[in-house]
Amino acid sequence: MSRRAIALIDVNNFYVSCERIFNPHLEGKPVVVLSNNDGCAVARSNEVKALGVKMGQPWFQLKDLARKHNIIAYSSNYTLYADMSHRVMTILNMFSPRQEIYSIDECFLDLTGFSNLAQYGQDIRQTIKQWTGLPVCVGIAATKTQAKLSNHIAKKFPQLDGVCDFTAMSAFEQDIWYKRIEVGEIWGIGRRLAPKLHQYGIQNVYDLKCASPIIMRNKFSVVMEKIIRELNGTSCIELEEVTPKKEIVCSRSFGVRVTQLSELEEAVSLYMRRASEKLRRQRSYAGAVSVFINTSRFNKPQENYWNETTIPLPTHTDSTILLTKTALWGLRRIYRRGFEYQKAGVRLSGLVNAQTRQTDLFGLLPKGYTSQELIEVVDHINHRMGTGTIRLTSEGMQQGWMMKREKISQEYTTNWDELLCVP
DNA sequence: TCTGGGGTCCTAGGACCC
DNA sequence: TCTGGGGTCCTAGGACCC
Repeated sequence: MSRRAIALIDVNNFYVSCERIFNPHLEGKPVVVLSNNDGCAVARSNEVKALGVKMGQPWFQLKDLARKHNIIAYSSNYTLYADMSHRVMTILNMFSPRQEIYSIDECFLDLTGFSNLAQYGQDIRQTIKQWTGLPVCVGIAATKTQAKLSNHIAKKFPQLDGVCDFTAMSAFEQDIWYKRIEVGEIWGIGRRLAPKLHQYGIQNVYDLKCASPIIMRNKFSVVMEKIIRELNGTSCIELEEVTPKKEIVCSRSFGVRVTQLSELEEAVSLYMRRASEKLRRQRSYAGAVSVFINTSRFNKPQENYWNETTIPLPTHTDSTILLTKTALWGLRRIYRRGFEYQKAGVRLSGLVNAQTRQTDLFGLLPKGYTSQELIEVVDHINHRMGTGTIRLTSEGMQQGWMMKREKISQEYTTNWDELLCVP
């Protein structure tokens, strides 16, 4: 049996690269994409990284730097990014029978049994570049943790031409790389664990690879043990091809501070419609509804209020009407007058599929709220005519609390009215 | 003035059961 | 003065990821 080979493919600076495809003059210039509400930098071009801008840095702190270096900022255009992601994943699916889509811009492919892997990695890169215009890097190794690491190396060391293949290296050669990389770069080692590892004298990847998995499991957790074993080439994290979500969250910060219950009700209604659309798309039913509201965590302590409530449902459901009614009931329970709310959200949990779902044996749910025909018709119309064409009036009409997106680009690939025009 | 959103996994501790 | 033990389930909180 041939040794396992896992590839991790990841789009470089994904959101920025999407914007550059349709705006080639952005090439070579410092570009950032901002989070919702134009709050923080969530994607940075290499030029911006070179200026020292950190991931998640608030945009208002960057205004001076941006003026000085002509940094170009965009609001997040998730419609565009989701469509480009779908194209990339569809292409990557052609390169292996087993694919795990790990995030909007990353996927694992099982290349076990394939030969000439470094060249195969180059083929992947060139195909994605030619068919979508997006630049990707490829890391190949025996385990997922190693593949993440080799992808990181492919990105950081240009002489590798975007592909790093650990499977073609001796253990000695791998260790040379491991000694050059900070332990905090490892998948699963974050900002809390890295300093703790430093206390044990573990500075780079090689140090952790040589640590005892048993001792480290006792000092940390089973997660740490798996990381160490994976670094040594023993696979502990499986490739997961289809994974329905175990919970679905929809939340947003508001464009302005909100004080009125009626406005929170509108927002919660909208978020619940979004969440229940996602729920039905993965063909699940929710067992519980949570709703949460909070003020800004940067407020003075006495002006701060945070609360969340979870309401179990009498029986699993995917009905927008019932889920929204439940969420609004919960919202009224946790709402307190006199606070300036910055954010609200909903969470669907206890998700089951149609096979494991318990049906409404005692007729606890009002029929009008859960009519399958009604739900299907509404979804169908919204799919054809655009999301929100049919919605509950509780979402409101003004929506003055809606988030800010002042620098958004066009929906180049999903909206006939916003296609790219070439003069 | 302005500070994102959506997920997963693990552990500890409490409630409850026999 | 003595005051079990072991199991499951649930939740909150912490850590991580992109």
